[in-house]
Amino acid sequence: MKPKTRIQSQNEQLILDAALEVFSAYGFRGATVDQIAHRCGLSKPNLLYYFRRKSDIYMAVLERTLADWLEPLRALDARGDPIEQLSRYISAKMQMSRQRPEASRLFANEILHGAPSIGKFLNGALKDLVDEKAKIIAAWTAQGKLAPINPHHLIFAIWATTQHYADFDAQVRAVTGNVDMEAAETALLALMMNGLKPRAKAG
Amino acid sequence: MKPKTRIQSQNEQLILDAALEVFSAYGFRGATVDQIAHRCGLSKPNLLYYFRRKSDIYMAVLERTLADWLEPLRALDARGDPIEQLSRYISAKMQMSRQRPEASRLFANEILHGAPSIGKFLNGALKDLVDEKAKIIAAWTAQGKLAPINPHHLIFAIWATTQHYADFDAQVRAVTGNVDMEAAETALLALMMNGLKPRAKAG
DNA sequence: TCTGCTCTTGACCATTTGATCAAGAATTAA
DNA sequence: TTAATTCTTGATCAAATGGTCAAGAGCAGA
Repeated sequence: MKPKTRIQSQNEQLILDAALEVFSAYGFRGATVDQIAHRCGLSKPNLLYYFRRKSDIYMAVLERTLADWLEPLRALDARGDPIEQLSRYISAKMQMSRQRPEASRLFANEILHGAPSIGKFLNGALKDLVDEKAKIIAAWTAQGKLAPINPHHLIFAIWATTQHYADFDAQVRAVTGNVDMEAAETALLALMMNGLKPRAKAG
Repeated sequence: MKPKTRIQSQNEQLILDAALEVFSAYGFRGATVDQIAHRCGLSKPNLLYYFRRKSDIYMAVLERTLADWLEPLRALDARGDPIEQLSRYISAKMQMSRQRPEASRLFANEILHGAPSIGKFLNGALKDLVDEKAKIIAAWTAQGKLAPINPHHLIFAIWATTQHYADFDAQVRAVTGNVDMEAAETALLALMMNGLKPRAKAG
């Protein structure tokens, strides 16, 4: 495999940045190659010189974003304090929603339509990671450090609530006016952490 | 306005049912008129005899579903017990996710792409309803019946967690195998209700 | 049964859009 | 400078798709 030329890597970056914007805004079918080309200042044939098919661009964008996506969960540490670890995780996910809402919407759209392109990833790397972290959470609960809760569903709840602010931004904005992400994070942390602290048991 | 004939109302029902399936699965751009027509056993021109434009079908499906969508929140009753009322609401939303996942996905897709067709509804009827119910929740908190939490963000958290099971079904399924919605509801209720019960304060 | 209205469809059209290609411009290495 | 390689694009194609239309089939009320 030949090494990439300067122009190659530069243009591929341009294309993937533009593609993330366009695909996350309109979905795979809704996005057009022309839109992406226009957004990054290349002609359509030129864009197709770097990625031969529309779906190649899409896959490349997805792949470039997947690693970042797993990172926060990966950081969940069995040796840390449960409440602090989970707080960190929620904060990290909220930061993602703030700083990379398009990435969140890209995945949301893909999964919403049945994950035709990343089904393998969900069944593989993602499932493995989630199972691993679920065990940690279960252990914490067993040690009485967390209120009893199904770990998988706790993880889903964290995904759902944090990504909501990116994925459903239009709705959040319509209902609350300008969104105060600080307040959102505070409310979420309070709800979850209050909900996860073990309560004193009778006996 | 002429009353609808038997055939008219019958076919409109067929069309809207099929359209919900197709639009929720592929989004507005991704869905084709042919697909919808084929799904309900009508020819494309015949379908367009009842709804002149693709967007007319889309709007009709959205509108037919909006009322149902608001119903559970509308039922939140200021006179009831806060914990019980919120539990009911969460259960009702979970039931929606179970029984009408396509409806959830239809809205999810619409909002994900910036709510181009229901922006008015979000800013109007939805915002009004949410503001009204937020006041009720705030009052409950003021009375010490609920842990303090920003009511709007609590409502978002409930939407996010419950609709997650419909909207991101592909992911949930990939990560957990066959989804146990009972377990999901139990976990959610435990987390939220534990999180919302007021804790004893110092002083 | 007859008449007017509703319903249905095959054929067709115009546009959009993913993709190709040949030819020329720019870049790189020698 | 030169030759090979990489990059760029106008023109073009084929398929998909939203939408139209005229003509005929079916239906309901008189």
